[in-house]
Amino acid sequence: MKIGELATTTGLTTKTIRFYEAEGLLPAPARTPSGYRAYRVDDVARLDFIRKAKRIGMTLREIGGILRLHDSSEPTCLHVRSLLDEKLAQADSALEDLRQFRKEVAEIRQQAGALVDCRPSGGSICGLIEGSDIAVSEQSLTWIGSKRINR
Amino acid sequence: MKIGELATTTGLTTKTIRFYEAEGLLPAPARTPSGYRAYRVDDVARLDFIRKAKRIGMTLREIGGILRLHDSSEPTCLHVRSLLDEKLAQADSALEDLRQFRKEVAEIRQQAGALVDCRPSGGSICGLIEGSDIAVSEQSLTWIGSKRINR
DNA sequence: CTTGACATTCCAGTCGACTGTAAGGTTTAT
DNA sequence: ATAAACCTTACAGTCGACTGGAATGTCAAG
Repeated sequence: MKIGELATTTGLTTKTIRFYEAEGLLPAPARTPSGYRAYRVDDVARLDFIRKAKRIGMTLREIGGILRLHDSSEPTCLHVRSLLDEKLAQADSALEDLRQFRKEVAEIRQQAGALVDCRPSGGSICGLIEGSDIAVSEQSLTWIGSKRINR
Repeated sequence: MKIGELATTTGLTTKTIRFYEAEGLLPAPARTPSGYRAYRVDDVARLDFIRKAKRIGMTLREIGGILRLHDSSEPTCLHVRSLLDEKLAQADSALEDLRQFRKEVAEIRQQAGALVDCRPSGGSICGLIEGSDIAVSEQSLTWIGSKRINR
């Protein structure tokens, strides 16, 4: 099986497959005499695994960790379970952050009311924003478009 | 006021301030004879505004939009309000995604039960993951550590 | 024999908001 | 006089998961 066929059967692109190989997620396959990658059937399963794992929030680094365990014939289950627990904890804390964020933005939005010009309300640029005092975790801003808050 | 002083009063770094200038968020200040940036008092307010706006989830691009309106003496309130509404909508959809994600991961975690080796349960690498069939939006994965799902 | 669909490598670019580093010039204090 | 603390520019690097493109090679069909 050449890379294009593997790509269509797994729903990935050839680019992505080569990238996974370079990242050590997929073992370097045998080559045809002309240098084309020649994949075996297991490779489909491996890529499907990677896809599924990504869908439940695993990073490529984490997936690599699981695969390395698997490749050395060690049971992965314990490790996978602790990763799942981590994901759950992350989801919980992000939900908390996000709820808080939503609440605080809603408050500011409410204050906005029907104001046409917010400069009168005290700020030099926008009183609404300048008067706000919310401290939201970096988490909840990451996905909402902004990347970092830092200082 | 030189850049270092502005940095300490606003809680930013000199790097960040120069970066904001380069991005067009902060007007290029006057210079001392030796070439140092010489800031005025308004610049503190402007940077405070930027900080506050970032805290409510505005991107630098959006903040730039507000500032450009302000700089041409147009009222920003309508614009700010629609941005706030956008943030609320984004927060709502992300909350929805995240709840769904949490639910589905929790389900898989439950199936994991006390399994020591998940290969027996059918998969070639990890039956738990390979047996999973969850399709979660890209949103909820972005912050949880992973960056993209795509295909 | 040529066209077109595949394959190869390698390197750069994407997004967002910075941060790090190098290599210098200036100001203030001792 | 010299050191410390500040300032300058310019450019590269960060994170994560790819994607785009150039330049070139290979294979099957008509």
